[in-house]
Amino acid sequence: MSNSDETARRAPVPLAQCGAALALDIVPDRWSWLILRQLMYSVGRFADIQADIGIPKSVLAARLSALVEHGVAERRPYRDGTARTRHAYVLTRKGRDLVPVVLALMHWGDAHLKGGQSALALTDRDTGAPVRVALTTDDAALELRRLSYRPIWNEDG
Amino acid sequence: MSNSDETARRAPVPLAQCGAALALDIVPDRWSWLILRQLMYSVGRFADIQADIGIPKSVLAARLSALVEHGVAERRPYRDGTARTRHAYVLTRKGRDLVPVVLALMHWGDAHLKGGQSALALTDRDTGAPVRVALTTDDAALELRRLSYRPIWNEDG
DNA sequence: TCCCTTAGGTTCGGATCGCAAACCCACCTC
DNA sequence: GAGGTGGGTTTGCGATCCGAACCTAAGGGA
Repeated sequence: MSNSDETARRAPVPLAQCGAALALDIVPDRWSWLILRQLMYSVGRFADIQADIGIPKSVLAARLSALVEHGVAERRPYRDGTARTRHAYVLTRKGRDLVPVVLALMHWGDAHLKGGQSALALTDRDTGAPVRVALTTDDAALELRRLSYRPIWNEDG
Repeated sequence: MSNSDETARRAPVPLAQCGAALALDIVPDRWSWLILRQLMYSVGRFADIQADIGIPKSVLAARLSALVEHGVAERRPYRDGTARTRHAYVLTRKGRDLVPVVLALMHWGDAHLKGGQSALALTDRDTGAPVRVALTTDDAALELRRLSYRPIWNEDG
């Protein structure tokens, strides 16, 4: 990003009006992002999230209730066959709209920390074309519901 | 994101191979993201970053050296006219590639926490068309250097 | 009926981290 | 050589995070 390439003394937008700064009050730390990642993959049960990312229970409980509080996720009762009622956390619309941010972060990590080796292929559900999160014009943007993903198997797993 | 809309028990990609998880080791907290925001805007001097986002000096020093350590930013001596040599932190290529992530986060915050009121207009430097960070096919993605921004003035600033 | 199991948390010290304020020092100007 | 300024480091304390232990409500079985 460059308007003039010189050193600026102040950001053009004050922090209090910056969407990114406000967003960081809702997803402030590593654990929150990792929880979002799990919810993105529809891993919504408390114990499953915990097992997958190794978060302490007390922290998970606190983060999940904050995400619910902020309207990013909701706690939904659900039944799997004959078993008793269970609960799963699922993303709301607001939460689903955060998915591109997670994918952008993943793309960066794959490109710069894994030598370009992605572990997940993203495609357009309708056309099968590969997609990613990038700078684009409005008319070339795909709706989230057209996104499909498939894990890529590689040897060091 | 949905492949099947049922509840999954595990993420399709283990954490150790997830680019997002690796990225979160480099940008783990709120302050790191806010510092990146400043660097994105070319606000690179220690005291300026500190004044703009209100971060404690000790934390800023620690975060900046971590970002340099990870190759996201570099410390560059620079001269402004007759004054003594100063230092500014500037994004490396690796760091510039994180800009879309910050913009995606900003977009989400503007849309969901500010009622759609953006404080920054992003345009294609070549065509003037409005741009944003979104899901798209590779061929419709714009290179970062084509990005231009302009702050939007609004009444509650 | 009473007990056992499991999901989904809550509570509790101890270790770590963040914060503000004080201090430091090299460089530059007067 | 006295003072100012940029760019930090140190210090002490309060807030968070952590792992382990504990708790509770809902089924199921004897």
